Amino acid sequence: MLDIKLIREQPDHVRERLAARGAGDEAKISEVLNLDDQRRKALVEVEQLKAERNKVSKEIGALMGQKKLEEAEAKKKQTRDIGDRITVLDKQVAEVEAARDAILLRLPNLPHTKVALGKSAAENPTVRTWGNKPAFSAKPKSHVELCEQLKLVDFARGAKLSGSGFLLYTNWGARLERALIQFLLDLHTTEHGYTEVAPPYIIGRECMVGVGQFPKFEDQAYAVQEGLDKDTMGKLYLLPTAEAPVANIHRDEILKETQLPIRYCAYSPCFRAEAGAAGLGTRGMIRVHQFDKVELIKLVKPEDGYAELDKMVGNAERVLQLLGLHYKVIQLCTGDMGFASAMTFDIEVWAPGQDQYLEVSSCSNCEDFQARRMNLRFKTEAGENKFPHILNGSGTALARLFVALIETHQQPDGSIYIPEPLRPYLKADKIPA
RNA sequence: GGAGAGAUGGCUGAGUGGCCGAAAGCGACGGUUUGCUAAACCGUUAUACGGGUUAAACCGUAUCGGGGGUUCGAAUCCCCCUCUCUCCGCCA
Repeated sequence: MLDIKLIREQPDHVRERLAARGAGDEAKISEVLNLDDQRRKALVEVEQLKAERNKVSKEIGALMGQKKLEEAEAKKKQTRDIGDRITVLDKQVAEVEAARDAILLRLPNLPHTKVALGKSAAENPTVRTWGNKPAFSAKPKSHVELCEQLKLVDFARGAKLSGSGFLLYTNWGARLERALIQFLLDLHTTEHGYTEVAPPYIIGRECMVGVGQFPKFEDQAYAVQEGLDKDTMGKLYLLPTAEAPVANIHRDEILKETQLPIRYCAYSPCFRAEAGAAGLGTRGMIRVHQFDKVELIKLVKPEDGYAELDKMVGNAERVLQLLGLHYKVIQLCTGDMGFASAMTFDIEVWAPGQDQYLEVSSCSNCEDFQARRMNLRFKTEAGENKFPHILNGSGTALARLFVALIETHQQPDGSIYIPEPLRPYLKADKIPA
């Protein structure tokens, strides 16, 4: 959520930054200002009335104590009217405030001024690349072909169980998935300084609002109903990413400055309705309704936000380096960034069988946008309460990593080469043909 | 799912209609004393919103799990919800 004070004090700056996203949100600022102005005017009035009522009520108390009952009764009558007007004005304030906040909750974060201007993914600048596209003597196979030949994933039966977009990993496929999860968690906890947490997979609505998924993207989530009780709908959701629960761990808290930075990593499956992505577009594992992911979350002091973002990107890159996978890091331009983010770097790994790069990580600094929504603050040494920067990044998404790994390391004999760092986890140096 | 108990400031815990934004203790912070440490003593110690100010000072409003009600006035009375604990049932 944007700071209402910032909107009040620098409306043109806010409009300009929103306009950079190219979604037309800057048009809503006038209405926010108008509602905010109405709210404050009504608030001043109602607070004056309340002050008056409090004053008279105290006098009544004093009179009652002195047994001057008649005078007390007279004053009671006087304040009854004030009470009625307060009720009306209170309601008015609440309504205007709700209207204002409904807009504020749907306004995206302001892009950092250093983010490249652009309209779409086509304008995302590449920051760097690592490694090279591997050479193959024959045309490399797609992961779909490899999975079927090596029986790593049973696509047909996955769909039988849960519909299209759901995967049934089998045998070496299941073991590889599990090995990757373990490898990633160990890497981030033992080498990158993250504290592992294991969050619930079904999460409350507030978590979704806190990270900015809701209210704007409610159509993308799987909602959960408890048994046959339809009243429970709208309360719990399958998590779309571990970011949602983990970033909310300290919601409504005031942390001590010395607690920062907090760095969490978490494995979770991720559930995405992908509404509007008809047929998911791609065959195989690239766009599915459920996938595994190891997520990185940081809560840091504002002045450390961007240094920590760079480190986080580096932590995700390390995964691909250890697995010997070629990738590039791109910065998302203003028009391509996510709702809550002020700056985002994506890591795209090369998938030879697809002849394309796949997004396996997206690292963002949301600055204080999410902290504000979830009322998460820290107290500085000077005793001031401030909102921390909240960062999230994939470290990394699994299904696509799986794809890149088997497509990159497929061997002429039909087996899959397993990179050294992963072998202790899979307890094998290759997946046999 | 059934029965009961509870939720108060950083923590413990008092408070059953006005003198309560809230006793007391602990902790923390500042100071005095002190060879050092400890102890003792004094003081300070929530948050948000709004007004005000160059900025402060200052003023007001709200907040005792959340929401609603009664009342001139609610931490306190009534209703609903959430969560925690204990016992029973069921269960991986």
